Amino acid sequence: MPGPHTLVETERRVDERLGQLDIDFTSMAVVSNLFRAANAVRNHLERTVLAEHDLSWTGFVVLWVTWIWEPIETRQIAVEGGFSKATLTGVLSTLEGRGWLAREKSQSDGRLVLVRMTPAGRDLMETLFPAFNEQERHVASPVDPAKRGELAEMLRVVTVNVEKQS
Amino acid sequence: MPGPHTLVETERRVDERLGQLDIDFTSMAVVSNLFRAANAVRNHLERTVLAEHDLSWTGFVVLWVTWIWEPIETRQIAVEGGFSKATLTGVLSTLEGRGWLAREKSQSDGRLVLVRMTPAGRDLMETLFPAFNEQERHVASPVDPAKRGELAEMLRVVTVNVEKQS
DNA sequence: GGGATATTGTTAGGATGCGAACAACCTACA
DNA sequence: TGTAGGTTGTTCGCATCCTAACAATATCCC
Repeated sequence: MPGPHTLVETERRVDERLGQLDIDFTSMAVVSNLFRAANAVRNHLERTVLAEHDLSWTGFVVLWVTWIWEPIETRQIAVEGGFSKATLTGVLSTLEGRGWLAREKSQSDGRLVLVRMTPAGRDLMETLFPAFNEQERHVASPVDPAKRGELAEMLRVVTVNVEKQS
Repeated sequence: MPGPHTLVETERRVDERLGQLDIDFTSMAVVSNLFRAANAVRNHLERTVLAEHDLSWTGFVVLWVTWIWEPIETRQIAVEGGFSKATLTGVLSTLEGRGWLAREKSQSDGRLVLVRMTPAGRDLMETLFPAFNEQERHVASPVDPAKRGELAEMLRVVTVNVEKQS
């Protein structure tokens, strides 16, 4: 872990405690830095663009997915956004209450609920998403432009691999 | 966002909605994949190694930091682990209740609390951490071994850059 | 047709994490 | 010395997100 201590010092201390066992410090750094980055980026985005509109990270994702793919079934929003359907129910109600999107029962399957943006929701996204993307640009900015695609791809294969067996 | 749809199709739809504005899709993919990866990895680690010991991710981090740096001040644990001191108070009480570590008032500064591992805590970490690291290895495994250090470094600079101005 | 099984969105309950307020303690400075 | 202001850990209230249970609906298969 980075933090106030150096990686070298951390490795030395792990070795002191585990002696013979061989530890993969590079993988350890990947996992640890992955979490630090995700938390830091989430906090940053929530405090910059999202807080102005009183939106949580999840709320924004729901808006974004709906904006791009409307009309969309709620179960698809959950998959696309990566959260549970129970979480989605609450967030959807909040966003619907604010007049940014609307639920609608499916004609062909009575169990399904379709979601559409309202005009107010589209207005919001037309200013919010460019501002959000500007912050995404800022987040990725310290990485060599030629390596950013590679970074995204490495994160993708990590996700796919980990989700494979569960 | 990857999900069921292709990146190309997503880009086309964003363009449909924003026309002239130029969006940085690579940065968008970096941020989006960062969150998907962090969530997937966290779930994986919690379900494999951590669930057996009824440990949350945060609980494990606290144990790990303490194990490596004991005796350590609680404020340092919070910084090192990347969570708030309020969160730490509760987690520390849980771990102390299970007999894995112990609080101790600082002699030199009455406000500070020092934390040490108990022998039972050390026993736990001597088996838990190698198992955890094996899963970290699995997480990083789909990335070219020669590129893993680069991945960790990119995540680190992203974190540092984003935390800089807050 | 019609009952067993599966799927969907919602609800209820619990776990987790944060910011704000607070009491105890330390430090600086007049 | 003593008082104002900063720091630390804890408590409290709140938001978020998950799993499990449930009712409504659809599908399968005899």
